[in-house]
Amino acid sequence: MSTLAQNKADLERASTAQKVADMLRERVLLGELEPGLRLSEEAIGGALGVSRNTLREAFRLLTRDRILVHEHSRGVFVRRPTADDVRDLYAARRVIECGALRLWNAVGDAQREAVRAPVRQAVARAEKNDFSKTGSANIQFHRGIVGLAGSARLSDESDRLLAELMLAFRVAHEVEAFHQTYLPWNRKIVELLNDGTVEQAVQQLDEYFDAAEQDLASRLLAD
Amino acid sequence: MSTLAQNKADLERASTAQKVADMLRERVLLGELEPGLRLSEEAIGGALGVSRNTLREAFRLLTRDRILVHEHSRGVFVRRPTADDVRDLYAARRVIECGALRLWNAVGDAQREAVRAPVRQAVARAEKNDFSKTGSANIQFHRGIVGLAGSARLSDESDRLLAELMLAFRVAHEVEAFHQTYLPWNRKIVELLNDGTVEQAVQQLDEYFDAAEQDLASRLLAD
DNA sequence: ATTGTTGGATTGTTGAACGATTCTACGATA
DNA sequence: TATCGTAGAATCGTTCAACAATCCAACAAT
Repeated sequence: MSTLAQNKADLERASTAQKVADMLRERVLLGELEPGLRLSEEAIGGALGVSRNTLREAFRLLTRDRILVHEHSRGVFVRRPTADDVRDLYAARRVIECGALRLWNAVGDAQREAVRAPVRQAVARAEKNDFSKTGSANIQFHRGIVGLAGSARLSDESDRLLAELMLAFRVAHEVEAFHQTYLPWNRKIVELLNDGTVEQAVQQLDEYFDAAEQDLASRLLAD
Repeated sequence: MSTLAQNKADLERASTAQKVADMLRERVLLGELEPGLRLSEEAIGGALGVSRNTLREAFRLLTRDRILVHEHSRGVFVRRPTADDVRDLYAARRVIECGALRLWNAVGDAQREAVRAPVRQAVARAEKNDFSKTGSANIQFHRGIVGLAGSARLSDESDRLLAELMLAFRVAHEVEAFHQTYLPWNRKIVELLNDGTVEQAVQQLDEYFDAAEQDLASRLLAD
């Protein structure tokens, strides 16, 4: 934990714009700033004590992360994913995660453990009727899968997709209940992986995506 | 082509920062701005006639696209990919493109044609000893493959990976000669696809990546 | 109900300013 | 000679104020 590479990150302190962007991202993903909400430069900048220029830099960062959308001369808004967005999102996730999962037998055990552990924890908690962190456990599971590919770039993009999906859940008013539904699926996938039947696990993951996409898309259309 | 949705894109003309970013991106990818070069805010801003604030917004955009790297209080530089970057890049491409290619039988013929056409054109030109556009044909081939997934987000990320790879070629002094080498491979892949042996095509693509990565990484290490 | 019109509010962009950080060159010291 | 430290220049980070361009909401006219 105390390598020089670690310390380097501390030294390279974030710029103000970066810090503002991080804070806003958190606010949005926590649901304090609803999808569709317009973020006034003056209001936010005043509240945070940063200049308009710096704030605009932060907005650009979040726009590129698809957290915000930028409309020319109208301002920036918290992204409000549509059913079409959800389709696109899941098409991307399907390719990335199914592709990464197929590498199961080619990677080291540490990487495999990053897939198993979140499910194990979620199961343990669920048996005690503690569903507090099932959401983040589900996300960790999928992050673990993408991590099998061993590409930081792919993991970063996956994080962006996941964040955007968070917003879609928010729009569908399905933040808490959602993740719990799919724990059995994750469990089954890990079982199949441990059995060495990777292709079956991939197929299971694919079905998971089908179900999740259907569920979410239908809720968005009803909106 | 003349739908209202199309016109909308024209109306929403890019901001100055966006236009500056587009111009700089082109300059970098054309090789007019070498990897490693530092881009002075004052020099570039003065030459382009935009203010520092606007220019900095453009820099942020390109930084997020991994065209530039930003070092705190030191400025922005044209990205100079390392051998490690190349490994990461190909790990990502392998997952994305192999995953997308496996969807061959699930997509419409227009999408399949976007994969075949670039290879057909490149072959036709090569027979006339015209190697002028083999580079972009190769890129179009891979863009076509990613397009099979039907996700704009995935295609965008793929474009970023490809652009970054362009920079790596540039560092390796291998811009022109590179693409030609792999035309036979692309041809073979299309043949296998047309034969209906998708899995074999995927395997062939995987080997293509192996060879390309090896080639490029070794040239970068020698640098 | 639809279509101008008109202020008022907000964004887009600029230019200047100044503290903070980095770089460069030049000596000082061993 | 090589290393170290330091002053000064150059550049970045951030803020502020200003103004033009654009959008919006309310109202008037048809």
